Parts: sequence; structure tokens; C-alpha cells
Amino acid sequence: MNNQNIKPTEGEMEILQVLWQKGNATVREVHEALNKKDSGYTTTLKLMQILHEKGMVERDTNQKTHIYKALISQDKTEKQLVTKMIDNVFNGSAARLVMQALGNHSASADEIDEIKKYLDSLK
Amino acid sequence: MNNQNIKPTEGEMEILQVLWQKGNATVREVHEALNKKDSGYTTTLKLMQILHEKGMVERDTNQKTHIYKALISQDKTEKQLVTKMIDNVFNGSAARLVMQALGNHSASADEIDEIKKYLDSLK
DNA sequence: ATTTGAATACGAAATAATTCGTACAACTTG
DNA sequence: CAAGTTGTACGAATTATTTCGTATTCAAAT
Repeated sequence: MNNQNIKPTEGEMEILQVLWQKGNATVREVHEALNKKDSGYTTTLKLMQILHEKGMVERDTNQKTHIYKALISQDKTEKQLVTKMIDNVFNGSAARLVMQALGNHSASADEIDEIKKYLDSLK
Repeated sequence: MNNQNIKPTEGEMEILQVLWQKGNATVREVHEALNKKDSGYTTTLKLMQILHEKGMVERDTNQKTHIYKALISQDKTEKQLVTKMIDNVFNGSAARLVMQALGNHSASADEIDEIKKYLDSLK
């Protein structure tokens, strides 16, 4: 089984988010998307280089300005993080996580409808 | 607003889990509950002392063997972690987290019903 | 051609988190 | 009471992560 140990750090996750959203991007694009006022350009660069070393992203180095792209799947990575949280924080109960997530009025009415539809589709 | 900055590390979270579950416990009880083969007793002790320094737990030191108890609320802490995950991993969409959680860890039919009821109550 | 700007490379400092070693105090028991 | 056991305290080593400084390269513009 393809049991790659995907474990991006928090900083790495932020970058992966951007790559997943944009498809591919340069360091500068990522850095600007993150809009971090507390850390510089070379920090973002370094993290992206580390992601590359770890095999989580690939890059096209044909041009001077390299273009990065995520190699690990967003879905798999999300699943892993959620599973870990369910186990570590909610003692294995997905339902508890869900209710905690919704209780905080962080979901809009539209989102709630979407979820209901999804629940129906599960049967 | 009581905006205490609760930010337990991963190791601290593991210990808090045990304390929330047991109500209160000694270092040894926590250590054994965690059943960590990769780190020793004094590591658990140290972490619990740090939790105390940070004000996240209290302890009764009347006896030689101290008795610890969580001071921060399980609910608030869970909310914070979930909110953080929604922001960091799911770009602010609680719905996406919920669907990831359900698609994965297939919740039981009962759990799904429970969640639906819960969704209705939110309107 | 020289300067300037934008890029990468990468070691190393700074910070955060975990783990351990060891000293010492307080029980327990033979 | 002496020896062994169990506990706390806590500095320091280790490991992980983030951040930066600086060298260097390449390309564009003067």
C-alpha cells in the first residue's frame, strides 16, 4: 500500500494551500498570496525548497524563475490531518468533530444545506 | 471578552485529553494512559509541569504525589483547534471540513441522523 | 559594458518543542 | 534505621521548525 508519510509542518501547509488553489505558482506568487508581514521572501523560498527536498512539490527550473506545483494530493493530505484530529482530539468520533465545527456559527446557511445534501447522498 | 491564548502543543494536547477524560490524575496515571514507549516518565512529568506554568492545569501538592486537573475547557480548546484547522486547511470552509470528516471515517447511520437533527436545530 | 533588480542557494541563527539525566526529598519495607 | 523505591525539580541536550543574511547568477535597462 502506498503509505507515504505525508506530514507537512504548519508553514509548509500554508504554502501547499496556495499551490493547490493556484495549480502552480512561483515563489513570489506564493509569498504574496500569503501576505505575511512577519517573515520575508527568502523564508517562503526556503520552505518551498524544503518541500521540494521532501518530495511534496515539484518544480520546473527551465526558466530562471522556477515554477512550483504540489505533488501530494490535497484530498489525501486533508484526510490525513482530519483523521489525526478525530483520533487525537475527538477520541475517534467523527460526529463530535462535525458538531464542534458547525456549532461555532462558522457555517453559513448555504453551507448547511450543502452538508445536508451530502448527508443524504451517503445513504 | 475572555480571549486567553490557549495554544497547547501536540504533546500537551495528549496529556489534556487524559485529564479531561479522567477528571484528575497523577503524572504516573497520565503517563501510563498514554502508553508511550518512545519517551520516559520524566518527559511526561516535564510536560505537565509546563502545562502548569502556562496555567492550563492546576495541581494539588498537598500529598507527595501531586494530582493534576485541567483548567482550560475541553470545549473551548476543541473549538479553537477546529477553527484553526478550518482556516489553515480548508480555507475557511467548515462545510469542506465536515465533508472530509464524513467521507472518510464513515460515520454510522445513527451518527448521520444525529448530525442532521443538529443541522436542523441550527436554523 | 556597467548597473540594477529579481531570482536562487544555502549555511546558520533564532525559536519552539521534546526528551533526558541527575539531584534530591519523601515514603516503604526489611 | 538503612536500602530501595517513587516522586518532584529543573537545567541542559536534542530535535524540529522557522527565519534571515549573504553570495551568486541571470536578465533587463541605462
